[in-house]
Amino acid sequence: MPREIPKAYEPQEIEQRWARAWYEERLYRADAGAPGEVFSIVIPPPNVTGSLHIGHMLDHTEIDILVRWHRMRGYNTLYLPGTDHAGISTQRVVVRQLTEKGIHYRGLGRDEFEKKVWEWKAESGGTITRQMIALGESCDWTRERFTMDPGLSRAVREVFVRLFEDGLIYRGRYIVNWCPHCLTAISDLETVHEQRNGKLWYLRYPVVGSSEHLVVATTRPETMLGDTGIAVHPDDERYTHLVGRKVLLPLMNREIPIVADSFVDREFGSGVVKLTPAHDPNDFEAGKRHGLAEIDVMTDDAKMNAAAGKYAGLDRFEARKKVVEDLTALGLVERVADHVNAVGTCDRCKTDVEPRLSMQWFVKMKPLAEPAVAAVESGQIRIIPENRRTEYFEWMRNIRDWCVSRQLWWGHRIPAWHCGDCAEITVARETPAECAKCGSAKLTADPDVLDTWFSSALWPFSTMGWPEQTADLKKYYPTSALITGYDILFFWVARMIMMGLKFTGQVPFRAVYLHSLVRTAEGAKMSKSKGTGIDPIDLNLRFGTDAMRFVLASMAAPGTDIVLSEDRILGARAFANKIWNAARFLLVNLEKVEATGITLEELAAPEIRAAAPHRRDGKLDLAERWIFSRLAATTAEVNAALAEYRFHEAAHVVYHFFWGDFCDWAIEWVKPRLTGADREDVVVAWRNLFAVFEAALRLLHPFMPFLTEELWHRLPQAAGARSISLQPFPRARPEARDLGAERDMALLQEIVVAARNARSELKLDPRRKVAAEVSVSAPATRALIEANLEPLVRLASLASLHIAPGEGQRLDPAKGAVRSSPDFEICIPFGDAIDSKAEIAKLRKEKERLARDVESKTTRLEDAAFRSKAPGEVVKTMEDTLAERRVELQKLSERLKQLEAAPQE
RNA sequence: AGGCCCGUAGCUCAGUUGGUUAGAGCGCUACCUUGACACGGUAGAGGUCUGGGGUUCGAGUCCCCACGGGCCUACCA
Repeated sequence: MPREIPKAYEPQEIEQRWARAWYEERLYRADAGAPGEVFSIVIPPPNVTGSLHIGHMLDHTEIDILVRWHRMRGYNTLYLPGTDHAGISTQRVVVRQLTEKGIHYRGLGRDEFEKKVWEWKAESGGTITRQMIALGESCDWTRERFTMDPGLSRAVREVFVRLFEDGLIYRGRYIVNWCPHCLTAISDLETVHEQRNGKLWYLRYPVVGSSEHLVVATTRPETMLGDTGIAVHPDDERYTHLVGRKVLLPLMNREIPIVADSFVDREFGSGVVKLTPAHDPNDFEAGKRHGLAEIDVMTDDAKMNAAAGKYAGLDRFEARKKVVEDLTALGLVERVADHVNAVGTCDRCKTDVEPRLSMQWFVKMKPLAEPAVAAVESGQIRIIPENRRTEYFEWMRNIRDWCVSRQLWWGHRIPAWHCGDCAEITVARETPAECAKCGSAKLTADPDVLDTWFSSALWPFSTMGWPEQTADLKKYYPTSALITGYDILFFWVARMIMMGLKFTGQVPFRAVYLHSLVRTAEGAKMSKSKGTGIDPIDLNLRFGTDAMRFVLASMAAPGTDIVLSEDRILGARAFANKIWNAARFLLVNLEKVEATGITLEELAAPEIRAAAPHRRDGKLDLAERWIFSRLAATTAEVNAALAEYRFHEAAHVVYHFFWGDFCDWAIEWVKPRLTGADREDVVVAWRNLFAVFEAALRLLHPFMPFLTEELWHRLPQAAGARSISLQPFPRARPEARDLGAERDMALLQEIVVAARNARSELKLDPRRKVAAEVSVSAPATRALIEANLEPLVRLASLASLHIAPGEGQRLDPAKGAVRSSPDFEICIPFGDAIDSKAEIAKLRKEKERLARDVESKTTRLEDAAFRSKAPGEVVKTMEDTLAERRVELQKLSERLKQLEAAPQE
């Protein structure tokens, strides 16, 4: 490794180099035969047509942090990547491509089209996986899966057939959500409801054999062409006399019955509902109850068909206009009101969904949902954050059957064959030669494919080779956790749980962590179509992937959405740069040491680092005891935070340790020793510093893999050392905790800060070193200061620090600015210009604050109820604190009095 | 309609079981180009936790109400 190290961290080249190396060396290949406790995660499969967006970046950052953390802690770790085949999206992409070449896909035929899709996949379907590789995600790329792979396809067929055999799959004519643009049925979940300002038309239908009219209210007048009845509430006295009679459907001149049905809301509109069983789910149900005809008045692309009479050929929205016009001309529109309603739109293409009667395949969900509810209730699966459980239960308990057939050419073909002779359906794992019922060979394969999510639901086990009992399945299933966005809870989390339980008898994962959404600076949901999405690749290039990972992790508080701003990213980039420069400090200073004949290998070889902390004459310097203690504490905190998916907390403690403890204090404290004259001390100081630094890199590695890998390799390593990611995570060594050292160090830091503060208030020239005086309240503090005089003087920019004799001595506020604590007082002598006014103002403010605090505590402690009811510990703490504060207040008041009495300048 | 979440420093957000003087990052102010780092250093200003009521010895934290914002589910035409 080159000793030259640039002044600022430039991530681009470094990230590229390591990403490639990790991938090419297959560094993260899992070994199902290896021992060890297992940690496994399957990626929530991204859409194969997609490219990485900021939501993936967050998701994958969290996954990769957990994966790297576990791997370093010795778990047998698997992170399995892959993509799903995204039926509708992919078909659309390829159809468009063909159209651009002047080819109509229907003309190609199904087989030929499928070939084209595979060609497209080979060429362009790898965007997101390439991006993941570039991001350095520690996946096992040898196990990459795709939902249309032969193995996974086999799992899909197996599941379909078994569900069918268990009576959980049926086929029938029902109202489904139909997308007239994608030309397929879609499920309820793929139908997104949107609030619209629409109209409510009140239409007059003449009652046959009477001069009366019945007024119906509708939001979709064009569907009246398919009306086959109208309904009123059975108890609605306004209309009881008309039940059983007929109305003459205007425009169509069709007589349709008036029926009574309690589903009608008397309060809404006129209390009369037109019934269009082929275009509305409620009407469909009502139609069944009353034996009404089902007249489909539209084509599959939502134009009016022959059943719509003279409106045939019109688009549904044109037809609406025309129908209203014609009815108006006939005087049959009583009135029009504004009306807000929820319109279903296609999740993929945003076209208004048409509820449409058609023959589809469905999965019965209730029997699958029950065990899935139980698994979460019993805690076999943990959902984090917990409040999402409510949503899960709510949805699961009201679950509706799942329409799984799609009228597409790209996807898993439904394994069903229709007999040309007896019309029976044969469902089978392998293409049957003859009809299961009549033996006829006139079989036609069902044209439909399955919903993409059907295969996604099997992902946790289909990727591991199920239905074979493979070594992977035995070792890595159930997986440890599923990390995904809360918006996807029902799409696959719930379905994976149902399918996992049904087909493996086990939960698919032991925990579900649902992270938040990344929002724009305005707090809006990012949207590709609105152009408000952030391209993470672009940000990674500009600021570094590590910085992006870190900022996402540090903002990823469970249950809170992330508002990403450039300022925050800059902060993370600065952190990366800080670490880089800490390394730079070590490496450039080392040259000076090497000049004396000490080698880097002697100071920082792996076995040397492993033997830390190193002692001098059996003793360890206070600052060293302290930093090793902080390291152990920080490690414990990181472990605890990550175990609970508290990424933001983990990121925060690492940040504070590295910057606040290590850079600000540990390095500063030790500086002179590193180039001192005492050879043995130099060696010990360096060894300890390197040991802490290297451990800190490992601590940080899950969050910032590239930077830490690069710096780790710049340290001397054993021959053949491959990667920091394969090194053990720091241990939380309780024996390294040294509360005494932490307390002592805190006291010394307090002295330094007090001195700096006094200097700053006095507006002393920062370069001017002054002789300061300190007094102590206890002999131990004196010893502590004496033992650490050099760093104290240096870090507080003093010329000297004189320790006043005895204990509890008050320093003279006339001589300089005095700062105090219960343990010490320090006096920084006034400079040439004495600004006693500022000093007085400062002290007054401080006094007020203290006085307020003393007063409130006094009141609390005088309260008999508090003393009797609060825990003794709390009372005791408050008493101690109050005593200290009183002394402080007393000191402060005296100082203030003296200053105020002195002549003002 | 039902359910969930949020409202804490100028901004974006932490604050696990209620318990000392409520934290961070960025921004801001002053000073510092000190030989790791100006993507830096040092010091500092700045919130009484949306409002009201309640429980409690004690509430940012628990309960109720109001206001403001967001999200999800739902077949009211």
